[in-house]
This record gives sequence, structure tokens and C-alpha cells, in this order.
Amino acid sequence: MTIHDVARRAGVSITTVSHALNGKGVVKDSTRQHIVEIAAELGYSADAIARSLRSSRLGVLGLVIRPLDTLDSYSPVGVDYFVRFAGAAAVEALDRGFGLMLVRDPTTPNVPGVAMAVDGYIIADPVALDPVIDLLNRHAIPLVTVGRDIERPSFTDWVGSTSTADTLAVIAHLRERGARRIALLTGTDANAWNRDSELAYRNWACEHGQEPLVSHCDETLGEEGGRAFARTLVDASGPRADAVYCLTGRHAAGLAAGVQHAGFSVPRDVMIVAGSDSEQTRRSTPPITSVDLAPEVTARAAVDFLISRLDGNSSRQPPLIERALLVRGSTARSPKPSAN
Amino acid sequence: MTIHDVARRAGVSITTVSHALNGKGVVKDSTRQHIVEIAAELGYSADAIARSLRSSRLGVLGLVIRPLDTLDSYSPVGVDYFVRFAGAAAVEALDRGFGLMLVRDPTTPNVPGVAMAVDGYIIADPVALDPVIDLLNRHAIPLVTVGRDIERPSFTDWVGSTSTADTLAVIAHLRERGARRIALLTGTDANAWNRDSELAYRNWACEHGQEPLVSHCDETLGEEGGRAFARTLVDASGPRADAVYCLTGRHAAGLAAGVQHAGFSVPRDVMIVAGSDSEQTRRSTPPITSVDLAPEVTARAAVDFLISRLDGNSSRQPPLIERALLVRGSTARSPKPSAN
DNA sequence: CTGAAAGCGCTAACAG
DNA sequence: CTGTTAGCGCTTTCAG
Repeated sequence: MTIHDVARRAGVSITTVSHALNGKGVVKDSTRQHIVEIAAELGYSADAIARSLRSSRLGVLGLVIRPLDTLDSYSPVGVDYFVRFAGAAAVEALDRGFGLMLVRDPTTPNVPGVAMAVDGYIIADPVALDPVIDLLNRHAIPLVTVGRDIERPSFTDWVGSTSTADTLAVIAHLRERGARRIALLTGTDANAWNRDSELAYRNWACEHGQEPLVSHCDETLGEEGGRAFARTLVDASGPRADAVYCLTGRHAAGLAAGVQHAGFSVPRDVMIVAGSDSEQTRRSTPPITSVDLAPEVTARAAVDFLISRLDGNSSRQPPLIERALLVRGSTARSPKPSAN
Repeated sequence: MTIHDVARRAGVSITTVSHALNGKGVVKDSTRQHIVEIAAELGYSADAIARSLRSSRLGVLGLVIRPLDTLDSYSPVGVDYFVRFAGAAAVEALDRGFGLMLVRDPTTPNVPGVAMAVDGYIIADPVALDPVIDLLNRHAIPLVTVGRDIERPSFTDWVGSTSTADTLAVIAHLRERGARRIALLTGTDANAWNRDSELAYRNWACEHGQEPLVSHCDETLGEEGGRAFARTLVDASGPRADAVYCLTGRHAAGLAAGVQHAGFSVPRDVMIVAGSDSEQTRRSTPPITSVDLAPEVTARAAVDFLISRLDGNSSRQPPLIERALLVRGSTARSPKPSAN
């Protein structure tokens, strides 16, 4: 089924078929009608590959989820943010006439050739000075990121939220629930989420004359990392903080378990907020108040923004995503009349 | 960066470059060496599109997850089986030098052209007489399914497990835990999972002289569907069965809630087993014993099998996946000495 | 309004 | 051993 078959059957040249079907040149209405009918009858549709060869537009978007390259696992426990993201991105891409291809770190050897033939990339949570971005730039492939590359201040094509706002919202919530001494636990990946949250927290602490309590815990350690942190948080005289903002959901769940194991109560002695909602935060006892990272909304925005860039719309501003706090039992302390 | 640039720079013809780089024709060793060096130096790699135009091999696998087309949502709640499946399939495909493209029902209008240009498809859980299979056959695109199309007995290229084995294992487990009257609740999608499980159950009931207790509940109803079933299960004189095998995890969770709401105990009065492990079954109180559908193993097997078909290996037998029971609180009744 | 022809980058007969 | 050449299926000037 090629354009030739249609042309022959319709008694015209392939040019006319092409024009008629793509609404390009100037074709007499009756001829176009006729060609369209024949094409439908023959079930013809232009070969995507041949078309791309001319137009260098494949109709496929690539998606690289960097944290999964780091974790080296697509296991769902605690990473459901990313799978929701990928699913939503696929649907949105499809709706816009693109396919969505999942790609693992394309800087490694043995990447499929098509990886460098897609029309554009979404890089979710790039690391600092991400080599994937360099690779794509070298190949002149358009890209947008979700969350900025913290070492590339001049790169502005990223969607997401400044984690600053999230951090301040979390702190405000904790204060309103009576927290006096708030600690922060971030992951160790060099991404904007970890970095910006810490910055916002430190600024807040500084402005409010509170000594900052910041700790770090490797993302790959999972719940066990959170339990380990619980042991350092709680000493003989009790917890050194009465609230913890814990970016990673898995850490938060481990922390909750650890605190309770040490004989203290969540939320009475220690309140916990997770920076990302996940199965663990929902499942924990008590369930953990979390920031809803809104993966579906973010994914749709990222696809939309990337496509606008592909269309040559370079003026458009990258979207900022609104996020909400899912309030649960881990911060269910009755609000205190704010004393200071 | 085209093959011409390399040819010019190396002082040979494009044919020689092509041969040298693809190890095809006969090229003097020194020339090949030279060409390879030049290519590396120039950072050349053959354009995937142009190459596919000739070879009609794009290097991309398509994945269609049918239940998600039905649910019309990639929301994560209770569908984590599929996202785990997709992630694992992507990784395996990548490792084999293929990309993996997510595609929604390609029989609908507005599908991206590339959808019909991929090398092969994995169709997860096809419906009866699935139109997607017809479409792909019409386009002569190779495909394997996960779970068979129940109305296509002659189509044998499917991976999975006969749900018969799972069903019998579940029944055996329940009997061992003292169940006397086991009911079955399936979904309504016309797929092999629902159909074969019911068949196996009925056969078992028949052979053991038990009156079959089979109900159906729409997959899209979620936990609420399970609660509704609980109301029909429990009447004035108590539950009409002391154990339920509930294929869908969301239904199982709703059922557990409903039974307990009606004042009965899980597992004492009613034991529950889910046919697919999911967030809801893990999270439920008590946690629900479930069949581990092993999405990662299944996905890898499907990709592997599809690629062997693409390589023209038509003799290879489709793989059967081993599944295990994740035993949890919902069947934690002390085993009874089997009286019959 | 329609058609001939060039060429996208690559591979593979077929000559030399 | 190496190069010329004919396409893969399509879009797009440019002439009729």
C-alpha cells in the first residue's frame, strides 16, 4: 500500500495524491474528494518512516526518568510517582499525535538508534550538569526537563515547581499544628528538589532564628534509611525535634516506624511530613501527611511544553505546577494558639 | 554528519563505509580500521530513520495495555501491576537494543503514524476477538499477547500462566486453612484471566460436589464494587460463604471492608484471596493474601519472546510464568485438620 | 490545476 | 577489494 497504488488507482500522479491528502498544494476539489475516497477504500496511510526521512519528524517523544537510572530499578515500591508520570505523559503525547518512548540513560552504550531520532526529550529530575543534556544538545535534539538542572542556571526550559514554595507551605502547616523545632531530611541526589528544599529551609531557619537541623539520607536506602535516621534523631532525652520534613516518602515511612519503635508517638511527640506522596506514606501507621507532586498534571504540562517548543514556539514561558498538601494522621495534632 | 562526510574524510566511497561499519561486504582490514577511526572521530552513527526506510526495522517495540484502554485512565490506584509491567518491559527492550513505545488503543482515530511503523507489539490482556489484533494482522505487524485472546484458540503466541493453576492453588490454600464454602468473584472484561479462572473454579466445584458460587463485578467499579458484593454475600443468617477468591485487588479490598462493616471478621468468618497483588491488597486491614502476578518476570518474558519472533524464530515455545501466593492476614486462620 | 523529478540517508546488487 | 547505482516511500520545488 504505497502512494503509488493510490495514484494509479485514482488515475493521477503521486504528487497530486500527496497534495490532496496533506492539504498542501492546490488541487481541484472534485479530484481531492476522489483521491480521499480511494485512499480510504484502499486503507492507505502514509508510511511514517518514509515521511520522517523527508521531514525529520518522527512523531515520537523520548522520556528519561533520571532517578530510575540511579536506582537502577523500575520496581514500584515508593516510585509510583514516576510510573504515574510516565503513564500520564504517554496519554498526553498520544492525544497530541505523538508516541512516547521510554529510554534509559542514553549516554550508556548499546542505546537503540532511534533514541537519537526522536523529536524531543523530557528529562525528569536531571542530576547536576546532567550528561544526558549534553548528549542531546550535541545532537541538537530539543528537550525540556522536569525540575531544573541545578548547575545550569541559564537553562530555563524546565517545568515544575520551585520546591521553595512547597517547603514553606510544609513549615507553615507544621507551625500551625504547634511544631516548635522542625528538622529536615533530604535525599542525596544532586537534583533541584533536594537542593532547593534545603535552601528554602535554611533561609527560613535563619530568618526565624532557629538553628537549622538538616540531615541527608541516600535515596536508595529506602525505609531502612528512615529508620536509621530515627535512631540519630532520638536520644536518651527524647527526640531532638518535634517535627520532621522528610522529602522522600520511603524515608518518611521508615522514620515513622523508627520513632514509634523508640517508644514515642507520631504525631504527639514527632510530626512527620513527606515531600512526595507514595504508597508508603499512605500505608504507614499513622498515614503520613505528604506533598502531592501531581505527577499527572506535571506530565501533561511537560509534554505540552515540549511540543510547543517543537513547534518553534520559543517565547512561551515554562509552566509552574501548583501542588497541594495531603493532610493525614502524622500531623494530626490539635492546632496550638501560635505563641510566637 | 552523514555517511558521505565519513566517506569523503576517509577517502573512500559510501559503500565501503557502509560495509566497513556494518561488517557486511568484504573490506580490507586496514581500510576498515581507518574508517572506523574516522567515524568515531567524527562521532558518526547511522541515521536510524534512513536505515529503517531500507530495512523496515525501526528498532522499536509497541506496548498496548488493554485494560487501561477500558479503564480509560492510567491512574495508579490498583493498576500498579501494569506500570510495573511497562517499566520492566522498557528496561528489557532497551537492554536488547530496542525502544519501547507506549500506545493507546491503535484502532482509534488520531493514532500517531509511527504506531504502525514499529517492529512488533506486545498486547497485554487482550479482550475477546480483540480488534487491535485484527488491525495489526492487517498491517502484518508481528505481535505477542500476555494472556490469550479467549476467542482465538488458534493464536498461540501468548505468554502468561494458565489461570487454572493459580485458581487451584488458591483453592488449595483456602481449603488448607479450613474453608468449607468458597465463592468466586471475577471481573467482567472478556479476557482469559476472568474466563479461565471461572472455568477452573467451576470444574473444581463440580468435581467436589460443591454448588458453585460465582459472581461478577465490573472492574471499573473499584473498591465500591467489592463493598456492594459484600452486601449480597452477607444476609441475615450471616455470610453465604466462608471464603472468597476475588480476582481484582480493588474488589477484594472493598469486600474486606464490607464484610467487616457488616460485623463479621476477616479471616475468622470470611477469608479473602485476591487474584492480583496491588496497593489495596497490601494496605487493607487485614492485608489480603494475593497472587503475585510477577509483572517484571512476565514483561521480560514477553519482550524476549517477541524479539525471538522478530528474529524469525517461529519454532520457539511461548514461556509459561510461575506465580506465587503472597500469604497475608486475610487467610490467617489456623489450619484445620481436613475433615473431608 | 497537475505532473516530472530531485533528493532525504542509507543499503545492497552488481560492475569494475 | 572498492565504487556506481538503483531504489526504500515520501514531500516539494518547479515546469507545464
